Amino acid sequence: MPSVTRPDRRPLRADAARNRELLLAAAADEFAERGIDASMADIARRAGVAKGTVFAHFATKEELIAAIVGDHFAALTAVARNLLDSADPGAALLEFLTVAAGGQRQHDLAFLQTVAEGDSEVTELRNEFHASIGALVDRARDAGAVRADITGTDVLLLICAPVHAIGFLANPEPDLWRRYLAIIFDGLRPEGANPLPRPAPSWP
Amino acid sequence: MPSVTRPDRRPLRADAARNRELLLAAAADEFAERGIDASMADIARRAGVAKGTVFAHFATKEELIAAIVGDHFAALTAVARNLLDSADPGAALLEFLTVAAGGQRQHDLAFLQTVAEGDSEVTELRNEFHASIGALVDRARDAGAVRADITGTDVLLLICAPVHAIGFLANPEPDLWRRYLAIIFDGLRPEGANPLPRPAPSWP
DNA sequence: AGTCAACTTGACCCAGCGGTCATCTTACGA
DNA sequence: TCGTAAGATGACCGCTGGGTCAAGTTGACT
Repeated sequence: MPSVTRPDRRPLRADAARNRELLLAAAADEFAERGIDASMADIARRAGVAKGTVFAHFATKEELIAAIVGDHFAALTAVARNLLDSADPGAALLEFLTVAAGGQRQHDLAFLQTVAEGDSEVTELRNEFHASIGALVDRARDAGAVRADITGTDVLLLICAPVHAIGFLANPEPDLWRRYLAIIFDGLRPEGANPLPRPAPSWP
Repeated sequence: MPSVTRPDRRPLRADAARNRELLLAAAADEFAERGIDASMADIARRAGVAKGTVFAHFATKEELIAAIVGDHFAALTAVARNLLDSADPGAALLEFLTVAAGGQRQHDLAFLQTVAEGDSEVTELRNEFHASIGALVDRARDAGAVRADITGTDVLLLICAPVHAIGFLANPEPDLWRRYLAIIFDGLRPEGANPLPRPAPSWP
């Protein structure tokens, strides 16, 4: 559970800082279990604080989601940057996707990202995330580990696919997503790749 | 827009039958645009009927969703069965996936399926759908068009992935999903396939 | 210890949702 | 053309969920 910083803000009082962490953790759990339907009241209960405290920290539900998504992006950006030093660029990309998918839970977190779209800080973190994936993909492509017509944006869009796929099953084995990650990753391999029917999208 | 039948029920009066069609079409549009948040009132307005009429046809929101999902499964089952005669089993599977993905809209319809899980008629249709995909995949595998370790269930779980992937983009080109379908389909090709880390799931 | 701003609390508000039903309208067989 | 059962209507209900706020509590600094 990464400690969350609030850039350029006066430091919080000790109890407030603790509650903020509890809230973010409880919210992440609740969203993972119940999807977007998780209520602010349930999150408060899970964190062991009153409902009003949630809104003292996050003015709206959107703001709370933005904080979670921002943390998520920041953490994955750090992972991607660390893997840039790896000796095997193909394995590094696969490792990154494994960490990214493994960090999601029962519900995939894609929907949270779309809710947080308006937040400028999240946009900033998302752009850094995008760039760090791009670097990872470029290295893998240069090494011939993935097909030439794949971009970082493609990989970004496919991150949630493995977890999303197993969402249809009522009680999936917890790491069944690895199977679908492997299939999708095999879709990126260069051997005998078929040309793609549409050009890569630009972002945003 | 496939005409919807209601098996073993007394035929509807002309106006009621028409309204039922209007409602199903309006609901499909509304769910496609707004996801699960589409409200019964909005669906009624879009169909040009009063709110009470919606509940006269579908006792609950779940029942309405089940009707939509059931239609969807039935239509795709018919497509899959037609393609079983195709001369090229690999192309037939790709064609099926293209039709299945193309039939979805802005929001992927995966979430509707999970809501409709309790309905026994939908379960029946889903099982037929599953079986028809299985037959398509078996033929493709026998022909060497897809890797040996892929099952019909795998393909079923991956149907929504291409549309889901482009959901991150604010204004995706309408058929960008074809790019991600091509990548995922390439993940199924036999040439140089890497062994999959987890066994195929059973269903359900 | 005393002070006070920072923080927490939970009762409260209200909009919007799914769902109901008494009443009105209409398709259709005779 | 008419009688009537099937269907349409929209005001209404209870509830849930996001969000507010005046009053109470507490961490931190002197």
